[in-house]
Amino acid sequence: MTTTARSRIERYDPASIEPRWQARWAELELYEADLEDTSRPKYYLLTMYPYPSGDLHIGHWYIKTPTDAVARYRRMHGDNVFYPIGFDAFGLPAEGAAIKNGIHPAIWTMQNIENMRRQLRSMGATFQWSAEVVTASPEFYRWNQWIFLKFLEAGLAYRAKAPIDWCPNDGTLAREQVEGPERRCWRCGALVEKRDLEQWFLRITNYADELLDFSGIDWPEPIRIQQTNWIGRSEGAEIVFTTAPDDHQPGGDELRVFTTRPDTLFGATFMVLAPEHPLVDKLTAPGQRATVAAYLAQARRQTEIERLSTDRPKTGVALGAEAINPINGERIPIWVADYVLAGYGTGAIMAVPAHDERDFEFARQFGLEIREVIRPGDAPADRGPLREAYVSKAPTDVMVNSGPFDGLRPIPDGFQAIVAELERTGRGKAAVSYRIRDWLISRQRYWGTPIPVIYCETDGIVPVPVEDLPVRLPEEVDFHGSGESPLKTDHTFLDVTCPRCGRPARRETDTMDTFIDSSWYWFRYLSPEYTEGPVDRRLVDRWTPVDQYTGGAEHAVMHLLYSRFFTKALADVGVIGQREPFKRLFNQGQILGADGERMSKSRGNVQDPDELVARYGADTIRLFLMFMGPWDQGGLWSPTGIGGVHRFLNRVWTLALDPHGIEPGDPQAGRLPADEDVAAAERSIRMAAHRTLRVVTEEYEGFRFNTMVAHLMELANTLFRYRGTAVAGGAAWDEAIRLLLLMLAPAAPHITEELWARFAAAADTPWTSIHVQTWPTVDPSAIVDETREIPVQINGKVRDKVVVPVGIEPAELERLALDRPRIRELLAGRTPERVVNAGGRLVNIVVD
RNA sequence: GCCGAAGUGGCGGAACCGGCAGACGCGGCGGACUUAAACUCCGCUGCCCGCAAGGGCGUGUGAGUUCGAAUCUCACCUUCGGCACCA
Repeated sequence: MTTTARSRIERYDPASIEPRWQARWAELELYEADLEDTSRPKYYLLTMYPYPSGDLHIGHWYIKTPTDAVARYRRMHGDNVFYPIGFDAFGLPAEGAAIKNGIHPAIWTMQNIENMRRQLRSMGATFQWSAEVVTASPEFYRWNQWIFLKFLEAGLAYRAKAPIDWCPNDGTLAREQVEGPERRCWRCGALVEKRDLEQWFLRITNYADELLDFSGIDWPEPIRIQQTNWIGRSEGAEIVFTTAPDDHQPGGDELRVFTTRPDTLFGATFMVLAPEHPLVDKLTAPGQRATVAAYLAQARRQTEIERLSTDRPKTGVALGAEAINPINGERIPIWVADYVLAGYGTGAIMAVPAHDERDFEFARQFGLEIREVIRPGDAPADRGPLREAYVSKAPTDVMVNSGPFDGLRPIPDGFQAIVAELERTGRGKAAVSYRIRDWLISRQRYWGTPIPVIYCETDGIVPVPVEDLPVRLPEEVDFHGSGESPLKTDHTFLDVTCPRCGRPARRETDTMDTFIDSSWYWFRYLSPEYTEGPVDRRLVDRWTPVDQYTGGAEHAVMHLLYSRFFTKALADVGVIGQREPFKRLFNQGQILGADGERMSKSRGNVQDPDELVARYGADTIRLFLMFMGPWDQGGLWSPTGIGGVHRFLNRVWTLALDPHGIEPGDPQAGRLPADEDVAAAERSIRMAAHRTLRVVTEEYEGFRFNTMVAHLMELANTLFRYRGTAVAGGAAWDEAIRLLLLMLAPAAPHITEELWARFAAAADTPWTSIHVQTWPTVDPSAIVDETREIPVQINGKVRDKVVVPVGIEPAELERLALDRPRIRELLAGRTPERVVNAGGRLVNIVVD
């Protein structure tokens, strides 16, 4: 700041600008939506609420900054924008801190929340703090309990014993929380075991088909595909085999199987039961008892420890019993093997080794018959034994070795014919099976919503009466370091009287999965203090579904699926009227540390935003995060390049406050371009500004923030070339600066507000915030061009360019192109075979 | 193995309804300003050949469609994300 040219203006100093405006905005309640105002279009903008982990880093800014820009952008379009925030405050890390450091989870959590609020404010974010929701507060979680009781009453919540996923550190997990081939816990990474336990479930499977229907919501295709795969709908048939009588049992038991290929029924040469199948014991022949028992024990161990990979050799043992195939009365052996899963279908399969890879491998392993029943149309009649299972489905396939069904096309004709025959004899029917299972929601943890039920010796499971809600977490608790939930030993909590019979009873000590909280929190934002129910139905009907939701794709089959389920279930119990939560979803990418790993304190790869704010100011950070690349892509964190963005804001500052300054380093400074007079220069400036407005508007709409920033930089660069010239400070110049500030305002709210205020002061007009201005409109007359530069190609290579009037006749354009000296020279007298005139955008001359 | 996304300069990336590849920024080189440095400003910067004019090559690889392909089609390679024997 030592040059005379720039010493006239004050330096751009974010530290003196930003806190002042943040305070002013809060004071004016500039960003409070009026939920009762129906005169303007409503716009519910939601960003996934953060977990207050204490690991605050630049990733939080990356997630929230563009959403905040959208909120501001929509407001400038006159929308009534509701943009709330809250905290996903229950969860394990708080409990971990309690066990490790002896700090109460509530204290730890509230401290982190306080720090996070401060940081979110320093971002200049326009959250509506009056709507804030903290899920760990009884005012919120009592409604989790209320909803749970509703679900219980409607049969959507139930308690059952089931083989469940068990993490040695975190206890039970939902199936969605088990990751990878090694089956590790999503939180702590420990190997997950299987256990048979009584647990609480929500009946998400009731909604499997409805959850497959995405019509009416605009979600990214990858998420829809992931959810569809997770739900895993398969159409097939349920077929009833029966056990054959033998020396040790009378037979006649039904063995139901699910198959997607009923057309291969004649190829079933054995059956396989899952180790957990209830008939295993009954069907085991005395001579096999020891072998089977040993196998079951081993299979159990196998599932409890690491299941290394799916390509380990298949194992199994024969039970010494047989089943009868309902289509042809054939007797086939029954085996037990752990490649059949208890939890899918019926836990039993008909094995068709010729047409299923797993059955094929198993048959090979144990020397079982492999009978081909589907033959490709082009296969020779006698081609010897199959070398691998034939699983493809070609239209030319035919059925063989299938009695009366021989010669049929398997799909769909054979499929339907066999199902029809089974239905006629009552031995089977068309059926659908799903991969998705009910949502296991109980956790053996302290820091979560207590499940509001009581166990009574006489009355069994008794719901806590609604008027007794909330069931509060006891505050005085001892985390005695064992890792076990203190609720299990806290008698002030445990000991209750049964609401039905009044006798001593015991309270449920399990708490809810924290994904319950996030499955409906956005409804609560609309009326965080409402006491008549979880939501104010009137506001919910008016304001939801959420118009735009933004958050990470890692929640594809957890939060984003649970939320859809919850919305449908809440509708079915009469709490709300809609069936989809989020109309439009955008998945932003993730910012990773420089080492390519997720940012966390323990890895030491976090970038602290406070540090950057102190150095560059919030506006620079906001802009830089948007400029880094496409928002849905994420990337590795690197501060390289942040200086470029900061320089840009400095240039905006200079342009706005010192239009007549001259840069001593620029030999052309103060002079118009050689080919422009004042009028032409003003036309250039207007054209640049309005063209930028056109494209920047589209980019905000399309969430293409990186190119939006680039285009604003381009405009600033253009204006800089005219700084200090005869047009600087003129009408066209002032208009361009005004447009630049308005376009930049959603992304860099402080500097634009400051400059806007200074303009108002200089013009002696009353101040109104730039953020309540109306988004400008493009002046079509400013962006029409009189001439256009057209590339001229020879055989697809650009060889010359010709400047022509806009709207030139194609024939005239071609004539001009062919007449260019350079083109004539390169053609060297050759006559063009053809001349392509691509809609007046380009000329391509084809020779030879 | 299956499903999904993506491969473009030294780097982040732009263009992708087929039509000037590399916008914008970083980094690098050169220059102006300065006693000097920093800051700021200006210019150049895909690779190769050439003093230059200019030419050749170039969007993961290989084919194809087309007057014309980063963009469309097919096959393959690599990276990242998801799933994990789902009958």
